[in-house]
Amino acid sequence: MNLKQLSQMLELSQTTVSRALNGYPEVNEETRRRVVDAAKRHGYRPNPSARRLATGKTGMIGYVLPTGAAVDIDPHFVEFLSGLGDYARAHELDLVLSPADAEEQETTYRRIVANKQVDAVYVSSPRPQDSRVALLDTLGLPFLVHGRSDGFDFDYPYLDIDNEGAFHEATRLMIQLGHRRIALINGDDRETFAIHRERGVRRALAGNGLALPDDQVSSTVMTEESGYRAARRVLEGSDAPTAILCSSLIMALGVVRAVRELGLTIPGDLSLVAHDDVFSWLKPENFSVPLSTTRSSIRAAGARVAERLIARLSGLEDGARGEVWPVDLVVRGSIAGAPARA
Amino acid sequence: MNLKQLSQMLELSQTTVSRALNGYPEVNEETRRRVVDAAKRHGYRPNPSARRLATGKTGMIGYVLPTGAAVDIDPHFVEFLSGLGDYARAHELDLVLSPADAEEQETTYRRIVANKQVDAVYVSSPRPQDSRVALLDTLGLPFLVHGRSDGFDFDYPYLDIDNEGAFHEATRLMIQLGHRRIALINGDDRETFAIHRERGVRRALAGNGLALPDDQVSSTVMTEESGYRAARRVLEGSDAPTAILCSSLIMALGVVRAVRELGLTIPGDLSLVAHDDVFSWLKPENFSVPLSTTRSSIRAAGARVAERLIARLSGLEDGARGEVWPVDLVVRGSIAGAPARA
DNA sequence: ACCAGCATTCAAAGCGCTTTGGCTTGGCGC
DNA sequence: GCGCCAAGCCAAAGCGCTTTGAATGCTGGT
Repeated sequence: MNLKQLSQMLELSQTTVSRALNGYPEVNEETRRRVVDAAKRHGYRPNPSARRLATGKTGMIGYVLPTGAAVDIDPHFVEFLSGLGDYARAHELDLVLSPADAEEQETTYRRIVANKQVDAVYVSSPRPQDSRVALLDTLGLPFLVHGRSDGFDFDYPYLDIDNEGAFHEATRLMIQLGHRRIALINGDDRETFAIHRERGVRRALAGNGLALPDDQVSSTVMTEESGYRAARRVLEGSDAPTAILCSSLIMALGVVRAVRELGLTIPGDLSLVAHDDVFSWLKPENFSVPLSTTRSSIRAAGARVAERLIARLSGLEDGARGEVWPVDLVVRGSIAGAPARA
Repeated sequence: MNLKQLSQMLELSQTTVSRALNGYPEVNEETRRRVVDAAKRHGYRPNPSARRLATGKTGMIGYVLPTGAAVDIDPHFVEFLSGLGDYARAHELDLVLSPADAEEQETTYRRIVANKQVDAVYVSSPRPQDSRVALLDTLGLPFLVHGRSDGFDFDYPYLDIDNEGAFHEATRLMIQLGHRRIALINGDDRETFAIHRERGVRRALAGNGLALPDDQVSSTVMTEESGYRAARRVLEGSDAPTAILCSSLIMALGVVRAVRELGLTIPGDLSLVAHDDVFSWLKPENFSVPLSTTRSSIRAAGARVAERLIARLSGLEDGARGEVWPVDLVVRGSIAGAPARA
């Protein structure tokens, strides 16, 4: 059933039927009712391809997926997606994943825009002065950043968590517990979140006359293995830390393994705090010693991103509002007062 | 630049230009060259929306994403996606994720078909007689199943790994090492892969006059926590197993935790084998005791699914070919001969 | 009685591509 | 010299929707 048939059936023009269905005001309410009613009865659904050609609107949001043999999609992505999908579902909003060479995403963004493939996109894992943000800004495609990209002289809409605040707070707690030598096992420091976390740590330390020596911070891809390596390195160093802050639960697994191998104990010899994005398949309370965490549901963020994106598309949100979520600090068994200096 | 402009520029009809570009035979080779050349020079790209309306082809493949507050997307999904995306990228093929209520996916599939939103879909985590497979078959939308759905009287195309063979082999090895009491910590046994794995274990045991008591198998969602719980349960039982087969690395983490808590050792008291889908962020060789695994890259499967889907769309593959990959059995330190009976 | 103005409705023109059905050629066989 | 056929091109008709510009019928003001 298409518009033509429906309009003939109602003995109305396609114009009127189309307008009635799309809520235009210049249609008699009585007529509108008839139309809406008939449409429902006959299960009429406007053909999206046709609508798309006519309007340029697709009813889809996009995401450029960085790929490549050496590129691993972050497992956080899937959790984010759960939230996004969960919200988008209610709006029959689909998500288009456009795979792109991780090193050359610009072409893909341009293609998406030129082809009008989506109404908006979201961007994740941004870096300072992220080229994607700049590009999207000039291309004029509506977008929302999950995270933040510092260093622009224009505003853009984003949703981020207070990474700096979270790590500042966690560090402050460590200091109050008497820790003086604190190490940071962070994510890739080309990304903003890692930079913010490090900044939070440094600020808290500086506020207490302490510093974060370069050899006490590691910034790498967030795998179990790199967590392990970083932990071994600092713990076997001459001035081993008594507390470690860690950017992910997965890395924390590696840290725990290193600690165990070295015959140390948590929290006796080492206090450990990690950031928890909230996975159902790995929970901090289930670590051999329950892990203290800075916690923020990345899934909730996904849902919120979908919500805001939809709001933008329907004109309910405009401007370039940045939204920053506070982060919980959840204390569990993995932290304790600093051990007496050996 | 659109077709009309391009054809005027070339002083040819739109028909001819269109045909030249799409490789139709009734065009003079000389003319075709001119056209192709001009198109490239002016960067002409056919408008996908228009083409889509005219042909019904979208150049996209779809995936119905089950969502819901209680639904967790499997972290395996992201790894699969890496492979899929990596392959699809070269073909400028996008992936459309249509979120659906996990309990009510049929509506979404129907919508996708009615709206001609994608050219094909893939289905994952199939169950026996999976309703999605039956539905797609009747709807006539090209599809490919990642995994298998047993119990149909018709054939359909799929790509699966030899789950039964893998677990059969692993079990056989355990038996040869003298193990007699073997437990299985499996995934949700409503899904085919879990059923096949259990079958593999039972077959190997039966082949040696052994059995798999019901209380030695657990079939749950694959989280660290459920791995832990299942392991505690069997290990604290009256007839504790000396070997455990586990369906995922993440569950294996929980198993290892349970073993440690109980003061047991691997492989001294317990041999452990787990299935490894190959993640970059958690590797079996990095377990405190390197984990023996049945290994199959889910990422490679993603790439292959993309490859086959593309082949089907371009008519290079037809029929309902099922493809089953063998699984590696990788022996590491976590297995040993069965301990002398206590 | 006449006209501006509003509320409704409509025919037709896109949107940019593919595809059907025909219309020229020029070369060939006879 | 004529008919036929294949090669090569084209005009125009979709695909199914939105939107422009215009027409119609009424109402109220003068």
